[in-house]
Amino acid sequence: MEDLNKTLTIDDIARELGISKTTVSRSISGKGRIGAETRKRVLDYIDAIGFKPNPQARGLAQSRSYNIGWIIPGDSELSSLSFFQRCMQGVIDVAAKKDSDVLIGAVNGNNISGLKRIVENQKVDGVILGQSLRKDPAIAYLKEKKLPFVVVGSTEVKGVVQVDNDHLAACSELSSIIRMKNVRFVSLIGGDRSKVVNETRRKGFEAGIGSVKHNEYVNCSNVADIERAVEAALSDGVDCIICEDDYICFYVMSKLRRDGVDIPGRIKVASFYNSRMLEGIQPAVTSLQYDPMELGEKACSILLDMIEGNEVPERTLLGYEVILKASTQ
Amino acid sequence: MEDLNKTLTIDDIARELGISKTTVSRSISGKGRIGAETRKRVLDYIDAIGFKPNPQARGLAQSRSYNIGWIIPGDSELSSLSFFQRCMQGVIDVAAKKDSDVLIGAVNGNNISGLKRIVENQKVDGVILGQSLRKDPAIAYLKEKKLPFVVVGSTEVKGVVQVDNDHLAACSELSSIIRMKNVRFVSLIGGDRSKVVNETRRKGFEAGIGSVKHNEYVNCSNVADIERAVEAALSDGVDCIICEDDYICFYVMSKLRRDGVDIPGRIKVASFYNSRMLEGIQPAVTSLQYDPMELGEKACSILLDMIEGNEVPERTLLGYEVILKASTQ
DNA sequence: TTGAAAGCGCTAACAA
DNA sequence: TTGTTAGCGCTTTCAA
Repeated sequence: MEDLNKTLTIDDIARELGISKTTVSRSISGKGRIGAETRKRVLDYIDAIGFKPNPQARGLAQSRSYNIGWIIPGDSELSSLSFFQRCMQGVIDVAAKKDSDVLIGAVNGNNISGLKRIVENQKVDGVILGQSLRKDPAIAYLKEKKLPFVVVGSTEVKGVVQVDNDHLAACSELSSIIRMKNVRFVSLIGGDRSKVVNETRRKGFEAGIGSVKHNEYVNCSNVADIERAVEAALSDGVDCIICEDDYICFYVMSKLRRDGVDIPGRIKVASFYNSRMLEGIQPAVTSLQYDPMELGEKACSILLDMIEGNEVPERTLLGYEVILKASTQ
Repeated sequence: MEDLNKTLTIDDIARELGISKTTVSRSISGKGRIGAETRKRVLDYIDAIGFKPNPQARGLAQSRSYNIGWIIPGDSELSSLSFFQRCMQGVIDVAAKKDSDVLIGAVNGNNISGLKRIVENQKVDGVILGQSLRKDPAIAYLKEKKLPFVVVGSTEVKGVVQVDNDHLAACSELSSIIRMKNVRFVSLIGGDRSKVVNETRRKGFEAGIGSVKHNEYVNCSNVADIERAVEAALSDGVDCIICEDDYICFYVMSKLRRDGVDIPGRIKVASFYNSRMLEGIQPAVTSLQYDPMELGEKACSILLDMIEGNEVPERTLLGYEVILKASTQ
């Protein structure tokens, strides 16, 4: 009679099947030469009894943790949360498929102790940065540590593996579509300049809007800033407002509606980013649409490739969709 | 000359210091008898060279992972995200303090494969459920697995360790404060009944509102539902609306404002939950305020206690604040 | 108070 | 194709 409380090991499996534990190990990992028949026998048995190899032991032997770190700002705004949530889901899904799990680390501005912790304690084989700042201490730290990592979003730092949507092309395309609509004067209302993506969007705007008269209200970091920008734009006499993201657009729309401004009659509105935050808003807003989950999946699969020692592209750009709605009709 | 690329081990430390690795191990863990002086010497040295013990090796020897699982719904609504975010921050902070890290698992309704993965692969020593449903398969699963776990929120299942705010007392208190304001007819607008907390809030409402005429519009799951409920309440002739959460309140407020309903003149409004979603809304909304981060901290510290084998209280209730603002003046 | 030695459960040369 | 054996880096009896 076996002790049923004892956790099983590959030794037990080996004994039970009358083979060596190496063979069991090889059957599970699929590495090394092994007879197809033997392997099937082992796998079937393992499956039947629900055996799962101990990850600590495997990790110790291979010096790998089979964990990756997912690093996000602990103080991120409401508006970024659903992006991170979807993106993380993509990361988790791909990681699981490749037998890894996701350890979470929170950074707060320049305080990257949450990242350092999991890296220095050797809890992860690599790291995904959910966000990148203009001068990102996390990137500097990871480069120095020589740990595999990929950043979601773009960075100006050379030699950093990154996955992003093609914001420049997207914003430029949307802006030029707006331009075609015979607008006279356009305001861009934008957020925090320390985020790389915001600058990219601004550049896309400039590229796409071309010779049309325009101005920019950036660095809006709260509702009051946004509403002030809207008022300024109104008194400038613009006939179109383009918002750098969904959060801004949300407040621009409610401000305009509250002031009884006709959209799109008096003012057209478009957003460089779309999320569930904008759903249900009337009139529906023209916007750029991305797939954050795909971003997470791609980032994770690239990271796992790096961990395996494979070559990966330094920059991967994913697509976008332009969604034309009533707000720019 | 040492090989500088080699990762250090306690053996190296021991050799360097002319002691045994057992002593080094004991110095680090603080377990077992050890001379204070020796210990200080070891600790100082370790600190100086920045040595961190290998967690896999320690885990293997102790059969612990020093990871805990943080489980959240992958499909959670926008409105819950900031709660989870803050709560998770509390979990991470406390875990780090006790030398553990946080592995993330996503569940989707009844699909708890994300939870099963990390549990069955022995990647965590315990689990925190960020949310509990009325009939929660995650709870059933964890009970059966006999893994330590705590749920944030309340559950009717017996013998489950839980940490929650005292919603019943809070909602009852706020409702009775409203009652004192001589309202004639109050509507409760509520959300998903499958969430335990919503039912608790409703009960608190009933307890506090007492003999004042009232009715309830529950199960609102989107903006349209909420707006319909507001219209119904208006045509019922209520002079007060109490919202079950911030998300609902947000849309109630915008609907009322859009319809030109005077708040609090014609209708008073209060919310059973407050978050950054409500900030900036005019007039400011009377609400209940909780501290999600404290919830996470408490949940984590209780879980770690359980993992250590200590006794813990089955139910822990944390406080709340009633914030009176202009919307009920 | 300290040390020697035997694991923890797996992987990976190297042999067979 | 399979098995033997020596680790991976730490903890924990047991002895000194």
